[in-house]
Amino acid sequence: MPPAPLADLPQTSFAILGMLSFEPMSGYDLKQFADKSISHFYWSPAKSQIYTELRRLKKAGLVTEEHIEQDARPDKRVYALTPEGNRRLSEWVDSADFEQHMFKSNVMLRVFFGKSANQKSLIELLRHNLTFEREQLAELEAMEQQCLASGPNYDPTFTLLTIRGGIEFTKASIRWSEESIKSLESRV
Amino acid sequence: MPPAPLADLPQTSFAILGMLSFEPMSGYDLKQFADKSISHFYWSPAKSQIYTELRRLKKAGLVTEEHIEQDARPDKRVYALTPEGNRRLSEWVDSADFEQHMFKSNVMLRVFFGKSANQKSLIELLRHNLTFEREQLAELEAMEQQCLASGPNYDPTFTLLTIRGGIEFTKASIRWSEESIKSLESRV
DNA sequence: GTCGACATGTAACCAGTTACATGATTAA
DNA sequence: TTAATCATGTAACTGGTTACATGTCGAC
Repeated sequence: MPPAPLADLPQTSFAILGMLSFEPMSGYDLKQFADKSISHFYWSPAKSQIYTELRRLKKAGLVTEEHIEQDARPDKRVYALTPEGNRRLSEWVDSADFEQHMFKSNVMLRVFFGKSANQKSLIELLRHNLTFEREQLAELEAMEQQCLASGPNYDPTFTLLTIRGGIEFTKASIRWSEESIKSLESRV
Repeated sequence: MPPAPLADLPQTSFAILGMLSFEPMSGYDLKQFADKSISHFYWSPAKSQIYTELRRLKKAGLVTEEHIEQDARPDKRVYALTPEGNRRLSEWVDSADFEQHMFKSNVMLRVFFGKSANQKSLIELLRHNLTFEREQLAELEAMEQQCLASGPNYDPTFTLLTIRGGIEFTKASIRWSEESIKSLESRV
């Protein structure tokens, strides 16, 4: 008898399994965690979706749910990976299929249609982008330092790699904005 | 009497209006065009969505539809911007609201969960990414040259800006992959 | 005679969002 | 007393995808 048919899960499920591999968490915790980590290079699901996803994972036997009563706070449900959940996670990370990243820039789209734009507001838009990205960069660099300063109890290797990825991309965006502003300003 | 309530359109509508601002096109043409242009920094809609979107735009009075009979080919419907469509497009490009780009990397997500991975396959994944991005870079650089070589009948400014954006981001991805591979290989 | 380009569309589906709903505790 | 944090969920909606459906022409 073959094992129950393993419906293949959407990426989001794996993102959640992955986060739970660090430590058991509630839906609420997962949302906080996602906002601070994977949102920087992936995306952060709406909380309603997290709860939905957790029910699905539980039903599929990939996580367990533990009801925890608290008195100073609302009760919570803490989810943890099952051995099968752990296996599925590794399998996914290890899998050979490669998926291209997706990059969707509203700013670039508007620049592409720059012919239909007022040049001044287009430059404004790019300046805005530049400011934003510089803040982003500062944030990421702070995260990097924090990561480097972390104790010996946890291995920062992978977190560091993703932070550095974020830094590279943010710098690229900064360079692009600067160049584009220059280019548009020098136009007649 | 106020003008008809202007339901605010999704981004995709503006992408289509923008493409039509270059020249009137059919749904089929739009798909080809999107694949070659905005897919590089935004995304390319499924054809079924383009046809749906065109109906919406027509209903909203932002494009006109012209039925063209062909004998060697199936008939087609060619869409063109109305003055109102053109106005809405400019308004959107010029608008002051800034939207952050979205970057969603499956590779980075998997690297982030690298603890759960076989180190070898993780490195494989990064190598794969590297190869892919190098091809991407070559393609973009070819596009850049082509753009620079274009005749005086059309202004390549904005297209060039987006291509150069693509080049910056792709280079960032290449640097990141190289660094990450090195970093993982040098681990014990 | 088969494949790819041309050309448009429908149907079924699902991923994901926002808004709504509830309610306790604690700090300003 | 007002707002933020903790905590979980439902309902309504839409954006977008894949698969299916149809049919001609020209090139190999």
